[in-house]
Amino acid sequence: MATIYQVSELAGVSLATVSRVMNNNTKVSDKTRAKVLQAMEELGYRPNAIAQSLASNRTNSVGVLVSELDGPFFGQVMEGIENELRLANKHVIITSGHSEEEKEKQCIEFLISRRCDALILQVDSVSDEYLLQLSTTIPTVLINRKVDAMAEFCTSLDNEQGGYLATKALIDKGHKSIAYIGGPDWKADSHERFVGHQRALTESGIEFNDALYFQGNFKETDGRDGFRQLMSTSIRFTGLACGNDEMASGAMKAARACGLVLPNDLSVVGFDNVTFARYLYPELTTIDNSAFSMGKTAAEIILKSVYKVEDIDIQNVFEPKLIDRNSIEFTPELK
Amino acid sequence: MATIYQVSELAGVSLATVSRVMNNNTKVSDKTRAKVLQAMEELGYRPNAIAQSLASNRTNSVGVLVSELDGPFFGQVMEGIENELRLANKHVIITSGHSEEEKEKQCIEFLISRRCDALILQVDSVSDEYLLQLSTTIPTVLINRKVDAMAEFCTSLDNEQGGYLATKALIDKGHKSIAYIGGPDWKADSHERFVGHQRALTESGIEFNDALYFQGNFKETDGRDGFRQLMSTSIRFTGLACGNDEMASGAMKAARACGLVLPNDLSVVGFDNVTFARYLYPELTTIDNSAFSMGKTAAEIILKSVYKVEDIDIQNVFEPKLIDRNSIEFTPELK
DNA sequence: TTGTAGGCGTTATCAC
DNA sequence: GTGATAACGCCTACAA
Repeated sequence: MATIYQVSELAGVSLATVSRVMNNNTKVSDKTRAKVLQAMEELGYRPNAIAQSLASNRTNSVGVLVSELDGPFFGQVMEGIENELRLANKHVIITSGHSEEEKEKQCIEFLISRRCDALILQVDSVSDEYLLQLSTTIPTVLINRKVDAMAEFCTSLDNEQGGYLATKALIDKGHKSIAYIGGPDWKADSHERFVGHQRALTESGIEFNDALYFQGNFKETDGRDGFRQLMSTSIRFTGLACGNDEMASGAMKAARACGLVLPNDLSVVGFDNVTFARYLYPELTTIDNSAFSMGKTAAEIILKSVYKVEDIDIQNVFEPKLIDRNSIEFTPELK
Repeated sequence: MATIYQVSELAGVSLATVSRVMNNNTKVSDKTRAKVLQAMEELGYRPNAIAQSLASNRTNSVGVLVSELDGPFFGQVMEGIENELRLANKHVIITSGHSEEEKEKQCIEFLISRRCDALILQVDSVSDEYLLQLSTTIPTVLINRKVDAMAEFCTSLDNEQGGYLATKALIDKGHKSIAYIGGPDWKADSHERFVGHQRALTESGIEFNDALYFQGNFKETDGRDGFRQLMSTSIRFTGLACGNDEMASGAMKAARACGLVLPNDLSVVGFDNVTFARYLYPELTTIDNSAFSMGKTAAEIILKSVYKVEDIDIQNVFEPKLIDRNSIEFTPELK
């Protein structure tokens, strides 16, 4: 593979000059530039990014760590990141930590030794303090997580508002007895969604009933288990809000298994607007989590703060919105 | 960030020795090794992968190009690749080409200039010749595609057999009038699936009827359109095989919209066993495409051929298998 | 077993 | 404008 040296020889100029035309840095006469370009063309020259990195102390790469590569959420985030970064000629190194603290830390070490210019992390296992400490070593932006001391480097959703909107959608269709299957309460996002749910209830004068609440772990099976548990009490409900779409899907299956017809007998609302939400039957009404936007924004934050690209407006917190599909029906008479 | 030089100073040895303990290369006395390790620890030394690459002419990175980052197929492939490679301490640089020839070529250029040690490509737009040519420049392995001249560097599924199995599953439940919604016939995989479909028919003495065939483009909307078109003819069918799961989903929705009850009035079988297949209603019976395995295998091929890892058995062609769920019912009497 | 020194392909700082 | 030349941080013969 041709090097800058061979190009300089063929063009009859010095190394430095070749380097200059590559980087459009200092002014180079048009004539010289043409000669160099010509030589590059002839040799099929491709700059060696590695050597550039070593010399310039810039790798033009950003490391990404996500929990799962094949989760429905991740793909959208990734797409948002990659699109944005590629336009700026940066590249993405990707790892996944599977929500295990040790693995996550290992991945981060790995990315650092690769001399990434910055990190984009979507992690739950690692502590706020660790992240804060890390961010003093290398520019770090967080996906779907908010650490106050580094707020400008976080992207997140207003989960409380999302939880509110979801339940509100049910209430607006006349539902008064509404169950909730949530994620783990120690996770900030699921906790907030749950709080939003309660706010919607309160606002409409509906009393929160603990028997209508089930805490799951965001898996489809938790939706199923939650639904069964909810049904096992004597309290009837016509609406069901879920902490995410997976659990909604599980609950819907379980409901049908109980002989319910959806959405007539039970209205369901999810959260995240994951890709498969519109493949469900009935198509799931849910809350858009703007995964793509978060990925895009994370990339923009880095473009702006690390690569000094101007004219970028950053929006750190996203407003959830209701994606209205077919899983909510007007409430039937309570039987 | 500490360099090898500082480590050598603190440890009171030479650069070379430090380098040696890092690479476990030549023998180093235990005493020296301990001193060096100690010094590294103290300084929080992290090897600079960039400098290592430049010096050793090895980046330990493999470039991956896929069509879409957020497709349901991709995540699994990616997970297979990353898992395998990370264990070997290689890393993954990722790009997406969106099925546009120009973009795909750009991505490849990009990965090459990044001096990846090898490439893993999942592409349709680019020609066999181009890939063949490319593989003379850099080790290249193909996902879900077979180019004869580089067969050992391809991973693929026996699509014909898959198409056969899908339709066979329908036939086994008594269906005799079976429609087919396929992908574009110029794509090798969808063509083969279609051929398999026809083989199953022929084998059972069922004549292929062109009016029961619709050619789509693998999108959900094509499934919908295909179903409508199929219904618009006067020929009735009780079974429907689709070229992929997306189209199956579209067709199922369209069928319900026509008032059919699934799977009683219509049995459907998909292809790919995409993540959301089990979220569909009824849960989709389909053909497993072993996306994860293909990714894993692609990584193994590279580990073996580029990084000289021993003891790896490679299986280039995967056998499809039926994932039996709930979307196929025994045939009703033809009305 | 350990040290010396040249090289990997660029960038960047000087001079001219 | 252009050309030497010293970094950048590490690897690897070759010597010792």
